[in-house]
Formats: sequence, C-alpha cells, structure tokens
Amino acid sequence: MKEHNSILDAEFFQQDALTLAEALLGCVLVHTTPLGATSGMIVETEAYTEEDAASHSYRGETERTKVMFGPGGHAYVYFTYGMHYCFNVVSGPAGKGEAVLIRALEPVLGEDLMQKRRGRNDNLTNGPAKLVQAMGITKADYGRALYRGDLHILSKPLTATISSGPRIGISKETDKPWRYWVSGNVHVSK
DNA sequence: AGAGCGATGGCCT
DNA sequence: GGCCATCGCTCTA
Repeated sequence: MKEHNSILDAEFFQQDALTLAEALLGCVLVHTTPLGATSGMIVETEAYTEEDAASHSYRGETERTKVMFGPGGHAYVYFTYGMHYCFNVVSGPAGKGEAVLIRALEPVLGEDLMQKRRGRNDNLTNGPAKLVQAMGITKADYGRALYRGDLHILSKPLTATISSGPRIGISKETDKPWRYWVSGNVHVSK
C-alpha cells in the first residue's frame, strides 16, 4: 500500500491507460512556479490507447505524439482548436502509445493564482484547456517527467464513487466508455 | 438551460 | 483543405 500524499513514482505510470485513468481520480496535481504553487484534485480523466481511432497515437509516432510512445510518467501537452492546450499523463511502458487526458480538477491550493491566470473567478479548472491555463502548464512542459520536480502528482485515497461513460468531443470510438469521473463532483466538465 | 458559432493554428490526407 | 481530445460569448426561452 502506498503512503498517502507521496509523489507518484515512475512505476505507477506504467499501468495501462484505462487502469491509470481510474487510478488518477482523487490524486492531486501540483505545479510550483516562480509565481507560486497551484494544485487540484483530479476529478475527470479520459483514456486514449494506440489501437483507438480517437487517439492521437492511432496513426503511429509523429513529432507531436512521440512522447506518448515513451515510458509512462511524462507530460503530453498538445495544442488544439487554434488557441488551447491540453495536458495528458503518458501511461504504459515505452513502445506503447497511450496516455490519460486530464479533463477536470477540483482546486486545492493557489486559487487566487488560478484566477489571475484565467482572468476570471469562476470555472477555473472544469475543462481540459481551462485547467492547463489555471495551473500554468505550457507547451514547454511537453515531455517533462511527472515523478519528480515541480510538476508532479500526489497519491490520495479516493472515498467517492467513480462513474464512467463515453468520451467528450470526439467523433470516433464513441462507444468506448473510457471517460472516468468522480460521481457527483461539481468540478467535472460538461 | 441550451443551442449556435467564432476564434485561430497545427496536423493529416 | 478539412478536421479537431475547446472555450466563452451571444442569442433564444
């Protein structure tokens, strides 16, 4: 049994994307920058695998997706819709192109800094691009190790119930219930 | 409360 | 050239 509130180690991220997507619920994402620290409990995730037509890794390794094919425990940050970034946790062993998209957080620390970064005082982290902005994550964090350093995840026991269902904003593989969220949590997107 | 849509750029066919 | 793992504003109710 892992110690509560300890930093998730490299081994933890070697789990397959579906297992990891569920295991990350309740854990706390922490980012410390010169501006201060922000953190939030992960309340919504989505799994993407190599055999999955909705996954960026589906068409093989490219310059953009190469980190997905590396070992688990690194950040996959991608740019979308011309103006937003999303943050994924790479999962599984090296050679497998899979990752977990972090879709929503419940703010824990540094809510004031989140408000400043977002330029508003509501809807801080209830969506994948929103939480990236609130946490101060950028494209420079692409490939960054999450098992050490200023961007990491703390293990946390989750007492709440987990729900699952189809992923959001995709047009393929919509039958796969690979989106997981903390049941009833107000910060889940939608 | 919910639908419609514009902004804006990289990636893939 | 078309498609997006999005967000937030605006319009209608």
